Amino acid sequence: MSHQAELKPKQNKPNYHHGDLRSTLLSAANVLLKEMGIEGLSLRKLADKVGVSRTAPYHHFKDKNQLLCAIAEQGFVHWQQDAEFIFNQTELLPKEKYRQFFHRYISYAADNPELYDLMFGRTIWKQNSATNALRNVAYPSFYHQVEMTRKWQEQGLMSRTEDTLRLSQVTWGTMHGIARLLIDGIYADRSHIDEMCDCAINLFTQQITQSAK
Amino acid sequence: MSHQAELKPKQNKPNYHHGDLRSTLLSAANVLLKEMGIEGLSLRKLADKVGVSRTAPYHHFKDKNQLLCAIAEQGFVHWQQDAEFIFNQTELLPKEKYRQFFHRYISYAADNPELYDLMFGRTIWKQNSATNALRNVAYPSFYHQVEMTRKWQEQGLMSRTEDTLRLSQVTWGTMHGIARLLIDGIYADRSHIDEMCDCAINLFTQQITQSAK
DNA sequence: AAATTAAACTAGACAGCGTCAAGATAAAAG
DNA sequence: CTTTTATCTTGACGCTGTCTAGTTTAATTT
Repeated sequence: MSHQAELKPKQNKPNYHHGDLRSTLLSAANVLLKEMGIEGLSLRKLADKVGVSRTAPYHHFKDKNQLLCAIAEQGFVHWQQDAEFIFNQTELLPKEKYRQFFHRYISYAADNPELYDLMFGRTIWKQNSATNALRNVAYPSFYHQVEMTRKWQEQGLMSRTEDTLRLSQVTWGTMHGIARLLIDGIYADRSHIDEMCDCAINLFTQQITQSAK
Repeated sequence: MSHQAELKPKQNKPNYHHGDLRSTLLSAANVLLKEMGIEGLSLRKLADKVGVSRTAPYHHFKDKNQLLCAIAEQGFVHWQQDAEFIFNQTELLPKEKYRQFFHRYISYAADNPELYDLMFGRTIWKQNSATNALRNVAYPSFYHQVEMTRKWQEQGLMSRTEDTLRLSQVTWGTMHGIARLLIDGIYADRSHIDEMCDCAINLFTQQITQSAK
């Protein structure tokens, strides 16, 4: 056995110990999720695609739920980056900023329907199965929406008479509802999404009497 | 064999031919759906609960999808009845009518989360697997919402400047979004649902200058 | 440097799922 | 009474998540 050591040198992909399996699984899972959806994404197909045994993923994710949470986690990070980019544009008027935010939210969902389903769907949240790591990125994302709503009220963009939390829940609910009707195949026609968004924005915003910075 | 015919008379539940299996399956499926959700509802458990073999249901529903469509169908009929009862109340002001409609919609979803998920979720609509019977009750329900929106605009309850179809999509989207956030476990606290609904209603309706009939 | 521990990976097995094929039973139609 | 048709059953297949036990390699300790 010992003299054959040179016959099994390091290949590009070392045979037994993968060395980078966790991240390899994660990126492959993202592809599989996009192609097959949450139900279609199976650990066995995933292992097969990566080239390891069926149970190998279990050494990096306790079960399917933990894998899904890890994927959702990445989704929140990416979305957070998108949102911050919009909010950090200094030259835009408040209303135009809100407009971009609203449209970007719907686009993110439409472009990544299965990922959005994972981030904001019942699979994770209904069973209360979110990992701490996921909660740590998701909850701040929820609160951020409330803070932004408060700011929009102060800027006179939105009604000051409505309770901030309720207003935030309703405006988010609207975006979420439109997104879901889209990705769940009920609003099959995508050619009027932009008009729908602008209609909602009109209803939620008011004329700014004296515009803030 | 022939002389033993009297030993196997009609029991309360005739042994081989059930006689009323389809409707028995449907009502048992409704219970199972409520208890276990769409994924948890399996044809095998259903057959077991009713007391027939695993494949017996396949003689009444081509596959699981057809069973789900039949359940959703009943859900639409019931919801339609609820909605019509509200609209037929003659003594109510338009705004109060709309208020009741909005609250009732959310209540229906909250009271029947799994059924709502079936009626308006991706399981059926995303895969375009709705039966004709289901479409025949679902589509009129969708269009009814548009017609009501047009009426509310004419009554001055809602903005006349917005396109009716877009306005209808946005207001329905909002109800749907709030409902989904609720039943999917993201809005865990149900004590403020009514306030959220009233907030949305405030945003969508305007003061009626001269109230219609 | 050798021995031990720990981490990573594999093979086998189990129960549950939807569903197809073939056969049994009973009611309805001729 | 015979034949057809609707209904129900048993058996099987491939898929799923996941548990247990064992193998291989790397890391750590001695």
